[in-house]
Amino acid sequence: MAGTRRSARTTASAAPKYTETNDSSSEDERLKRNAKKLTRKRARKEVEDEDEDEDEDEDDDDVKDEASPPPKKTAKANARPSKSAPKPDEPTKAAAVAPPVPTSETNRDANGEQEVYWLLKAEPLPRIENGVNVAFSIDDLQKCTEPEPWGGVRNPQARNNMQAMRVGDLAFFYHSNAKPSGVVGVMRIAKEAEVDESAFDLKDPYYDAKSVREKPKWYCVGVEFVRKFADVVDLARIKGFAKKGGELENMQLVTNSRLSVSRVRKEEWDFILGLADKQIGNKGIEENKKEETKAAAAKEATVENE
DNA sequence: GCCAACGTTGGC
DNA sequence: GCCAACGTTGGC
Repeated sequence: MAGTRRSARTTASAAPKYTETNDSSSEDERLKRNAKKLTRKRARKEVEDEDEDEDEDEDDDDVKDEASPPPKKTAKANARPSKSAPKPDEPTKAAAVAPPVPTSETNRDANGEQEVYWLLKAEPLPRIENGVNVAFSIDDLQKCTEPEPWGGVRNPQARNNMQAMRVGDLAFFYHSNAKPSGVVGVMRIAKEAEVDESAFDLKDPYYDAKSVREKPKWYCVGVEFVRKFADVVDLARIKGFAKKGGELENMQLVTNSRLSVSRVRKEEWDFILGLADKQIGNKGIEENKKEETKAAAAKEATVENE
């Protein structure tokens, strides 16, 4: 299926979508905004993203044609996310996806880091954007029979991250605006960045009026389902480990929470997988802890009996 | 529905 | 090139 919208919204700051001059801003609105403004003004916590360097800046020098080798039809910006959607228009074109390339061969990291992981956000709950439901969950992804284009991303940093992805890279699937929001599973990059056709589609929720075919601005990778966690590793838990000194302190999900496509360091990746796997078959860490406590007590009792 | 956060725009 | 205004994301 194609054209499913990702939480492109996270990125929409760059999307001019409705650039229609709303001069409608009334005086009150204005005042209100100004008030808000003052608040905002307070220190911008500078997010020192070491990642930034790697993301080739906006200059789309490379963006040119490089990333658009096969003028793919994947991004048929028309199909809707509809989880219940009948089926891809295309006949089950061998779900076979290019086999993962060993990360050892994807030496694109300047700093020599080879294991690169990602996190991509999408909204599982129905939300109408420009008349279209943009919901897309990990369950939807699981139903896909071919690489799903992660279209709709309209933020340069997020796009750069996608362009840095290589086939075989693993990524967390994150549910945003959900109950609860959090990491819900794992997917794999099955197709490297190609032009995001949805940017040219007038009917698309993430149509970008400024995007010109001759010089595409937006790209998307193709992803495939790997696994779904037994329980969501929810944001609250993640944040619990994101305090000073915490294991997830510097996770981009936390430091730049609005970014829809972010990097995940190996330590962070492993840590979150750890959280997820501890939850399997349980209702969460709390339950897990109870079990552990119980087990410990039982063991102790056994020992005493000896 | 509120509002903190933050990227972009545009005036200067 | 700075910075205030603005619009949007997304948690809560």
